[in-house]
Amino acid sequence: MSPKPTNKPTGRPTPTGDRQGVAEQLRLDNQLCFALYAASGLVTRAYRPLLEPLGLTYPQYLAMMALWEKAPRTVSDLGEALGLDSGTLTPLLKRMETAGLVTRARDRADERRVQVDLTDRGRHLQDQAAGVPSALACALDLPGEEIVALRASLQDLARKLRGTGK
Amino acid sequence: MSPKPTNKPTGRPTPTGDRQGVAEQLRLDNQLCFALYAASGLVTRAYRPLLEPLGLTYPQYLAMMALWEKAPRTVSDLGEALGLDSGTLTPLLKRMETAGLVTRARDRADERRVQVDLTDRGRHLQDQAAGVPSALACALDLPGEEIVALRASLQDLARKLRGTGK
DNA sequence: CACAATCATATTGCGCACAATTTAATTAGG
DNA sequence: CCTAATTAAATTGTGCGCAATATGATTGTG
Repeated sequence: MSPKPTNKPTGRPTPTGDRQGVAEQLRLDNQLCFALYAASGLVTRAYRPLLEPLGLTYPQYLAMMALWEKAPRTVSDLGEALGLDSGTLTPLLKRMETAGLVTRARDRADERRVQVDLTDRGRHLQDQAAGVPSALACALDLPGEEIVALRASLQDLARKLRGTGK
Repeated sequence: MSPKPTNKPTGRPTPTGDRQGVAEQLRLDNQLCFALYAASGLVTRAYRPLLEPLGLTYPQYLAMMALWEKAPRTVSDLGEALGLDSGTLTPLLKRMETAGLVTRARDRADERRVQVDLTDRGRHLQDQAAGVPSALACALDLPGEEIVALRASLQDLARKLRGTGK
């Protein structure tokens, strides 16, 4: 009765002629994508002060985690783990090499590849980063179960999108 | 019991001596932050082909949604809605002005402010964007309830982070 | 073997994103 | 009033992120 459109996705199946419905569907606060974009940016911002003492940016921190899990590994292997291409990784890794955290060397067996490995300093940084996840979990102020559930939902979403995208 | 550390933030209060636990805590797949980062990037990528016909990048699309909701509005008002500062918005809005979607004009009443308004073309674009949210919802391949729940969780997270950050 | 196709990385160019600074306008205090 | 503090945008410099392209190595085929 009231003209208030409540954008429930279970409502009418996309009433394309409905101007009000379209406006409601395009509201920022109704977008999953914007909630994702905003939350991701805020979390990155929350990490910044924690990573500054380590001399890492947030993407560099992710790359270090990938390397702490497995090193040496090639640029493309790293790229697959992080969802990034060489256009992003090459300069990022060069900066980390300059910072003395990693080495980059052509693979003797296949000169097309570049093996990225940790330096002692890079390995050592893991100890200094040990407190970062819990410090952030604290800043999030969410019960552990909710964090686990949210992470699982996001990984589920990512898995579905990776399927269609590639 | 079993030595399997499950990185619940409710576990031991950061067992700093536990090397295995630290390595496990720093695994990429155990990070909420990385799940968020990866999902956000994948969703942005999923939007790209939908927005290309409109001549919009993803952040520009978000800005347009903010303007379809309310225009004219100042740069900082827009920035607050999107979580962006003038350093990001000024060049973005200039590009959208060049594209003929918005106008930017100093506020007569307070010459410090710049009022951003939609052009006819910018308003018209809303009709062409009408199908975008449902097209993406389809690509996500998630039940509507899950989308709503995930969005709510993310907005909750964002609200908590905004509190500490500002 | 030659040579086309493929593959891994690097490079270039553009558009965010943000910290730090600058510029100009408004407001507040004396 | 007149100056100091505050505010709003713009500017500058750095680091992602990605599309498009280039470079060089490897693989596949005749």
